[in-house]
Amino acid sequence: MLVIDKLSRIPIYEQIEEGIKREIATGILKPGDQLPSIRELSVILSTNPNTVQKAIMSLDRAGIIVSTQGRGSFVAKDVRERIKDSLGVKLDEIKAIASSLKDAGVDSKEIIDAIKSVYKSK
Amino acid sequence: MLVIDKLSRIPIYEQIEEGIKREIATGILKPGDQLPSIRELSVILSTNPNTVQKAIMSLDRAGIIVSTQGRGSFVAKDVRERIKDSLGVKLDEIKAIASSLKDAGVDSKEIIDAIKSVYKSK
Amino acid sequence: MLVIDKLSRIPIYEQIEEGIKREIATGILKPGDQLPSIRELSVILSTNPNTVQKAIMSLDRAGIIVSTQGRGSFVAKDVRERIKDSLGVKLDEIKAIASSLKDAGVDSKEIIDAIKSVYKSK
Amino acid sequence: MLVIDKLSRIPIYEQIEEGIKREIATGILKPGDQLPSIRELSVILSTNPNTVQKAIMSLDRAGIIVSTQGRGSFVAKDVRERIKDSLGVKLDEIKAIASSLKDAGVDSKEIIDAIKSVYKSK
DNA sequence: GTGGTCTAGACCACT
DNA sequence: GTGGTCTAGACCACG
Repeated sequence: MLVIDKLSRIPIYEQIEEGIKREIATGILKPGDQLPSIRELSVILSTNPNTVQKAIMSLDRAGIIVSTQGRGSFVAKDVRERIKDSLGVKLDEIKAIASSLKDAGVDSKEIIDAIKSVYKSK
Repeated sequence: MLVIDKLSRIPIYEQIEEGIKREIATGILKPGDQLPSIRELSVILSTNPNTVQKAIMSLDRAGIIVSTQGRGSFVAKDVRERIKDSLGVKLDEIKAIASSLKDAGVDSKEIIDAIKSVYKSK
Repeated sequence: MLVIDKLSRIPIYEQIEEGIKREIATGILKPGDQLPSIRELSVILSTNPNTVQKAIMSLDRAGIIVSTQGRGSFVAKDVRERIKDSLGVKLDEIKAIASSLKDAGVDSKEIIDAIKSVYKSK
Repeated sequence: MLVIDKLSRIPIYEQIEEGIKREIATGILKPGDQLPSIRELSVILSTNPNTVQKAIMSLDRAGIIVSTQGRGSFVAKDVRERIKDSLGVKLDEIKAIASSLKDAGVDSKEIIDAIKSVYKSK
């Protein structure tokens, strides 16, 4: 399910992070599950191992996974909490964009409709 | 009103673009108004003239201002249309973030409340 | 009939030169006719006198008009020849553009049709 | 094949843009092909890397190539469409010149012959 | 190694 | 004085 868009302007390592978080959020990966090795992932995603490692390191630092030399990477036990933590940032991003749209004279209804459309779809 | 954060990860030239768009959106700058010269702006913002010019060039290509050698830069006449055009992109950004929040199990109400809070504040 | 487009990327002084050449070509100005003074022209076109003077100087150097201190500017007698001279340049420009269109795989018919459309209109 | 004339009044970065477009149009570069790096190009053309980057950036914005940090620049997939788009402008240029030649009393045949000569050569 | 951003300073064309 | 182009050289993010 983990798909990378190499043409996107979003860094590949961020796409990998997001992809793994998404798999955890949707329950495909559960706390305690082992992730594929960096080498395996790099083959699956056909990217540079360095890039995968950067994503793994970042998730480890965020406490979402636990990665240890020689043993591999596992989804953390208290991962739900951790993922919630990273949501505050995203809400702030939305607020910032909404703020500039507000200045530009866009009605709040338009934005809310856009969000509702996302939630309705499927 | 135009403030630049040199430490932000958003490129300075983009901040300048956003700032000018904002001044147009809020009516501080009106169609036909002349902008300060690139050199003046570079002094005001204490950045390099090249950086300012990059922003000016970009706004010119977007049709938001008209910049001509030896004459200066002016806010375009049909600027409202142009700025509206650039909003579609931002709505898409919000949708993308909302989509990942949805996957993470966040209720749409939380996002909508965040937006309402932005619009309420003053 | 002489109209200046201040928003065009073509230099104003070139637009003035072209405009005067056009008035001569279409017979509005005939050999020996006196042109309005630089000051008058600058008022009519609402441009800087320096800009008008640059155009006048250029036409004088090309032999299309004769401009003398204190007496004003007059359309040259052998002006037809001179204007013909300046056409070679334009044909070369068309050739250059046509050449790149050719490389891009555009059929010659398309270009020829475009030219015919110009000549048909009125 | 990519030659730059530093003495031309056409900006170097535009010459580079045109050169790359031409290589795509003539099939030397095909969709998906990787371009030489900015640094390589700057050496080949003996210009400053910034100048090359300006051209690359412009082609990227036009959707003709896709340029990404750390990955390099690639010819876009739907590049034929994009290049066709940029041809409309050139036809307009030809029309504008033809219009002034028409006013100057030049017969349409002369222009058409010039174009035919371009298409015949080679 | 790749592209992206920024600074500094120069020269040119145009008004 | 205005914007436009170019060079030189630096630093950063990404792979």
